[in-house]
Amino acid sequence: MGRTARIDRDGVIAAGLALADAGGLAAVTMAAVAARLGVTPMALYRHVGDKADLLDGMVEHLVTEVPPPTTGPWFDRLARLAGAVRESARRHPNVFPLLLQRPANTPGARQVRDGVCSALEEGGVDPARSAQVERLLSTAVLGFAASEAAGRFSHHSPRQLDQDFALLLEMLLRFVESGVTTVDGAAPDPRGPPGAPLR
Amino acid sequence: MGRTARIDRDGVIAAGLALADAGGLAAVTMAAVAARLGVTPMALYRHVGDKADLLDGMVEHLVTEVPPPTTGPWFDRLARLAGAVRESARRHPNVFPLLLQRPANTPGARQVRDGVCSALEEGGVDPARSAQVERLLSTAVLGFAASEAAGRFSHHSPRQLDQDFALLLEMLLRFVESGVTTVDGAAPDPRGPPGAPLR
DNA sequence: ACCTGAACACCGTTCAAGT
DNA sequence: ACCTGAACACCGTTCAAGT
Repeated sequence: MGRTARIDRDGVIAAGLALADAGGLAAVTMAAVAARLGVTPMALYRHVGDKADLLDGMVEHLVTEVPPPTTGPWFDRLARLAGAVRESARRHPNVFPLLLQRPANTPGARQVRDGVCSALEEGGVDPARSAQVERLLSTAVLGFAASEAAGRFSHHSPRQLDQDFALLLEMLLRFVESGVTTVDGAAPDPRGPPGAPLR
Repeated sequence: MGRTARIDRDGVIAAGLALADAGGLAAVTMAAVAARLGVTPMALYRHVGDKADLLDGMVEHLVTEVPPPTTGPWFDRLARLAGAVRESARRHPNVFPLLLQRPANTPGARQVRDGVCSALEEGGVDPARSAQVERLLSTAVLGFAASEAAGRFSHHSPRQLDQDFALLLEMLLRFVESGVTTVDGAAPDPRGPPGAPLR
């Protein structure tokens, strides 16, 4: 008879995210999510499959929250993207670490990856190797953001972590510009960045 | 009256590790750990505090399983340590990702960190900045190993991941040798590694 | 000192039932 | 089509009791 649904998948995921942000992953209970939506726990199963599916949806939400920049110089785009990733980790410190534990071939992840790859190729990276470089760079950035969010560096000052992040970006820039991954003999400007220094 | 204990903390942690390796973190149940030791669940609480403490112990076990090398050229030591970290991740793929989610100031973590720092200083890194460089390098290596262990790159071949890891090490080496973090004017051999190329 | 048995509040998930 | 109520097997943890 087409009763109008009172909740939908996005709402369930948003409720789970809000609970995780406020009280950690342990607070994400089918019962708690349902209560937040004013519904019984079993009502969730029509929209979410099971709890693992709910967590997957929450992680994917994080990924799609970080759209890759499309304007500006190639490394500027990468630096802004990395910064946005870091901010997402700060917004959702309890969920973010799950990002490193799931296959990196979801739709949202692919979109980010493509943005990184085209920036890298603009920076002179051999298109045949840009995917490999992308894995390296994104793993380093995700690893840092996850560590920071989860409190692995909680005994360091925010200012120190900002410096660490800047140094990380500098390492990545130098690596790309070193020409290790460019096509033979086509390494553009293998010494030093063309723009202003990072720090 | 000093009854001789039938189990101890190390045994509980080892049992938890074995269960996690075989069936994932979800298989690490107080009941399952106890059953594996031939004891009731409540017997564990004398040795382990609670379940979070058990997981902490399991993670710390992983760290102490990777002793930093003390012989050989500085970068060779770092490369072997990174390889050992990667192997630890492969041995305990379900527990390893937790390593990035816990404060990096446990005894075992400190020992590894000190080994990395002295290698870096031998490589010319300013002692005042070696701790910062260590955070960057270890985060990149842990992030890669955790990603690989958790299956984030499961759609890539083992051979591809070996190449990724080699490229990661090359990036780290180039960064240290670039002289960004050496004391002013004391950058030793800022161009190219002294030994054979990595790949 | 070390382990057990019984009990508690909670968890994810199922199934059949309601509208 | 969407939600509910009752039920099930399991979870971590407590407390008092046993030896």
